[in-house]
Amino acid sequence: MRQMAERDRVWSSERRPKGSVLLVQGDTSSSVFVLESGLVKLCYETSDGDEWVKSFIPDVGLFGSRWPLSTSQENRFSARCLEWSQIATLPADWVRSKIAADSQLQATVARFSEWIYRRKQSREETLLCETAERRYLSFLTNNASLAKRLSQADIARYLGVTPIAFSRIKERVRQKNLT
Amino acid sequence: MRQMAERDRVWSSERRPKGSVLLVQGDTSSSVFVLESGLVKLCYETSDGDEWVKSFIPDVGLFGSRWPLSTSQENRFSARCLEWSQIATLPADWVRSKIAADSQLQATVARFSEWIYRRKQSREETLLCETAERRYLSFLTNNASLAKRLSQADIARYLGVTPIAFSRIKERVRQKNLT
DNA sequence: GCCTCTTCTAAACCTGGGTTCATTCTCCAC
DNA sequence: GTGGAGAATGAACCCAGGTTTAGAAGAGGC
Repeated sequence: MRQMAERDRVWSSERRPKGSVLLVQGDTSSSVFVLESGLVKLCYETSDGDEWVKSFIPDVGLFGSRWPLSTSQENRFSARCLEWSQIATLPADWVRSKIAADSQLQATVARFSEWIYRRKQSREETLLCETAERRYLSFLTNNASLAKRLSQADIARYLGVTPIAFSRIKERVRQKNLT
Repeated sequence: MRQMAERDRVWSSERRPKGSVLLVQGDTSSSVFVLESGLVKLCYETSDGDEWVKSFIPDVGLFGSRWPLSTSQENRFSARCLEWSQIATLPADWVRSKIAADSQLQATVARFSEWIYRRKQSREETLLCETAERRYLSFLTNNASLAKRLSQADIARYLGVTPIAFSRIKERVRQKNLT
């Protein structure tokens, strides 16, 4: 029961509408978010008003603007709901202290860190080595169901091109598949 | 003294010439490398023979093809010396067991993981959001001394363009600075 | 010194993607 | 149903970067 009391005191799980903003790039607020259902995008906003999608988090996931151990800085990216989403918000300090006190949790965090590191590395590789068309094709094969839930503009900004260029790429691929 | 004996048994620190290969993408060998002096590049090799530079490690650093905890897979990238380098090679299994047995070491690894994760994130951001010219300029300001030790081709492949395009970018920047 | 190998730059041409403006499509609200 | 707003596509134009080939400039080796 004391467990439940603490859960209620520090957590707050809310249902948030499509479009609601969870993190704003440049802010110094510090929370860890647990996505329980829905769809969230993490994105960078450039000084000239463009937006580029860092990653999508579908269905369930864990994200925050900074890493648990990291010294306080400003958020490097923004986060916003792309669908109605159920999201729990945890204070970063509280999470940090929980992790510090629990060696088993530390091991879990280490595994999670490694998983996410490998994903980042693979993203780096595709952005550095592959053309937009190839990135599109592998995104489709690896994330077929996710792609259906996303707007063309969001997919485009994830691939690193404008929505118009993305439309052309799709047309090109369509032509190739006909022959 | 027992410490020293083990060090001699499992480590091997060697002086390696420019051009020598430390890691080959696709291999399954598993080592952790400690760069004590010199300069190393980590790079991806694509199926059509192109090479793209993942990162440079100047002077001192730590790298391996996979992460200590990771399950055995093949190397995702290659590594090669760009200058004469002094490099210690440690068996990944041995490193892994050392870390598992030492909670203080675990904390150090966690900090290192976070540091490297933040670097990856910042690289992702530049590759996704910035033009090659902007990437060149910020690389210059942040790595002025390193840039002098690198060939144009290696810088170009790090920025994500061909050496020829890089030469044009430099020319463009030169023109702008004159006015 | 000279010769060779490598690196870097130059020029010409082509393609992919950005930009702008206009048009179609689709989904809702009413 | 109709009207309207946002999303997606189409067309025209420009520029950055890839490709190829050639030439200039360094860096060793002798």
